[in-house]
Amino acid sequence: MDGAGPQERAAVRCIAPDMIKSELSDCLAKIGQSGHIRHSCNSTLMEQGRSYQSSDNDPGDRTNERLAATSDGIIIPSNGNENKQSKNTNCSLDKHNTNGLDSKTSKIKQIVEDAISPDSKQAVMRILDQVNELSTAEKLLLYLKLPTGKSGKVDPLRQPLNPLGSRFEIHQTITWIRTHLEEDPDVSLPKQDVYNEYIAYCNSNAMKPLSTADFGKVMKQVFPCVRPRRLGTRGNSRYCYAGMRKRIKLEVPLLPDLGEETKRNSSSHSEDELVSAASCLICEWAQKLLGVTFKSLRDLACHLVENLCVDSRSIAAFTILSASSGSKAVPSFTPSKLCGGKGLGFKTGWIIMDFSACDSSLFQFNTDVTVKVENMSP
Amino acid sequence: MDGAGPQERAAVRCIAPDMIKSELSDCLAKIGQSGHIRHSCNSTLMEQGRSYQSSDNDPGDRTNERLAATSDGIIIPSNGNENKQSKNTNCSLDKHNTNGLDSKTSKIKQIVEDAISPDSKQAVMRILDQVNELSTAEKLLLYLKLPTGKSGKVDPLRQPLNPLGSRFEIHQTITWIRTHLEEDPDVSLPKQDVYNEYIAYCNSNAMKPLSTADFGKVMKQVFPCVRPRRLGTRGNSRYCYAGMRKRIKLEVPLLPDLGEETKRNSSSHSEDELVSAASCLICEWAQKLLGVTFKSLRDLACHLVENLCVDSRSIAAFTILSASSGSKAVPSFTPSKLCGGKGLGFKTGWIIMDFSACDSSLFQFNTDVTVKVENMSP
DNA sequence: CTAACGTTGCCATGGCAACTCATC
DNA sequence: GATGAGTTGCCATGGCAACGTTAG
Repeated sequence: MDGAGPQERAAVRCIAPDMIKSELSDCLAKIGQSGHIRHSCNSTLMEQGRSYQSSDNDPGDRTNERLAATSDGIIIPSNGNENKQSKNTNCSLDKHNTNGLDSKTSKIKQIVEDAISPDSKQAVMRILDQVNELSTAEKLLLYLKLPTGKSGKVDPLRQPLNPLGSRFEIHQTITWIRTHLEEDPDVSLPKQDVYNEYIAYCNSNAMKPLSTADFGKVMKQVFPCVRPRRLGTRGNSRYCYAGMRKRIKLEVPLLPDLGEETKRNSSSHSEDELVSAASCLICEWAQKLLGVTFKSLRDLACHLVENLCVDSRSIAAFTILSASSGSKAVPSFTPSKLCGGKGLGFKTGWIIMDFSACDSSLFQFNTDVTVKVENMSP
Repeated sequence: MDGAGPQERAAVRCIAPDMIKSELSDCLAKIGQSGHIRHSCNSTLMEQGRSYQSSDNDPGDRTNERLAATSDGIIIPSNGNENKQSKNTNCSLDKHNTNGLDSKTSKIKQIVEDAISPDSKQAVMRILDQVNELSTAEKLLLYLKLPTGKSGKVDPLRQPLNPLGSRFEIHQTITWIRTHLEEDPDVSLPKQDVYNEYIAYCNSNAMKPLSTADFGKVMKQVFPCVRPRRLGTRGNSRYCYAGMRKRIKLEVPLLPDLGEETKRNSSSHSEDELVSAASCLICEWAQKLLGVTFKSLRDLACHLVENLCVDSRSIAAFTILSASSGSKAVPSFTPSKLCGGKGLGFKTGWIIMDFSACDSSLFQFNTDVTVKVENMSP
């Protein structure tokens, strides 16, 4: 456990339930009932792991109060109790759900019980007895230490069916995400900008775009480690994918020469033309923002470095500066090295990649200005 | 466990974490460190129970996929590992959180370990060893059966400090909620209407109202069992407090005679006058909606019962019908008995109490029409 | 049996306030 | 130490789609 990475640490927060989910799907797969109770399984147990996927660190303090509403003792209702519901209780849980959950949980329990040998069951009961004799603190320690996560026996290659279905758009979207984005712990992408990019791509390719909700789900599926964050000054927060950047290294043959003037000959949409258009737009935007005229994207990049709008000590900065009188090959810098950028009011070093000045999915070509520090101060 | 109510069933869904939360706060209180790590405790463990408080039944299917990102083996990282973080990992967990969680969990574990006797620790380790030898299915069964919830030793009267602070408005709001609302498993109140009521009350009492967010938190605190729901026809959903109704039984002396015509003499705002106004408004609204003229609220109630707009077999219906030629005492019916009402486009029997026709907090007096079936079909 | 529809889960965004960290 | 600002948690609401029930 010494080499535990972030994944392992994250697991600490989801003590038993993760184990349960893992074991459950594994177990059910073995039992061959997964089809039968697939939904039950998910709806009953999945949610226990959800909170730490999308929102973290709840500083609330109602812990005790809420617990006062839950039961003491063993959690599994005794047999035969599953489908009854006493309606005149204090606690107004929706009967729909109560009932559903009840029977679902019972189903699961039943399946598990049926699936394991009497010996196993006895082993479990022995442990349970011991657990019940533990003191409060002992139980706490035990629970904190209970193994969790996948148990090693779970085949890591076995993937569940795509929960979003297998519509063609989903597949396309996954592809788009995979080809246009990649993880980078030090950069954040505003969700809206990513989605706008995606929409633009869909439009130009006659694809039916997914809704923001479904796009978000696919994002989460493709990059499960990317967490949502809200960045920006007070009152100007933007929802971001934290730890995510635009994929910048495409095949060399596709990289255009960005140094020359943009030329507009409105014929068909060649790569070059699109790049030129994007370049033009970016320059326009930058001129408006910075009050300086730029002939090319490289000009802009130089300006950014020279004026400390970006970290001037980064590899990229070095590349730009050293290339400013040399070849026009696109520098292969890594935006992640730009973390901790100072100046322009950015104090904590987050670099937010911003697509807003670009109406297409071209940024991956413009490597030298893809990463810019967006001044979000009002 | 045979008498398990909804609470118990709900607990099934939060297997170990609830236990942990409970034990933790208890344990920490004993250890006297709760002040020191109060926040840590909450942020680390509270969230595990959150998902089932506010949203249920996740039908998602990413269980396995997400689990693939978690660790196998024991969940507690070995000592001395707590504050290191390898930044160049694949998984881009935010270092802030990773680090924070890590040290928080470690702190908790440390405190617990320090607090219990070596004997206890041995007992725990013995069980852990046994658990580790269990098979997948056995572990699943064990985890499903692990005791949870408060452990009986937890003093149910010991409440945590109010997480929302102790501002005066909070206190006022709690009082308002307690005096104006009560639980009722069969009725739902639209959140917006409740909040509007609250705002109206604040305005008329020169109180500074809480924001919707804080009001919602207080609601959750006062009625932890009331779940959020979305009711209404497709595309017309309204967020509701499920299992909640307006408190209708106030002291008898306050109950006015609702049978007579409403009289408007715009003097100061006496109870009677306000009631009359409300009564008037309701009749107006009902007339518009139903196309029938009503002389009084009781007329309306009769109409509702006779036209099967509400369950005509309920106690309230009986009360109304039997009283329609008798005394004018306010019937003390219980709206919860009105569940399952049919007609008026309402198919599944939810009764949504609606404040929208009333601009003040008067409904609690108009017991015989407080509950009306709102036709939400477009 | 099919279609329609209510319900719910997840994702999105926004506001407020608390927390934390940095700066003065 | 006080102040200011970024970040985050929780609540709110809205949209979409899947699920399950009900009505036809």
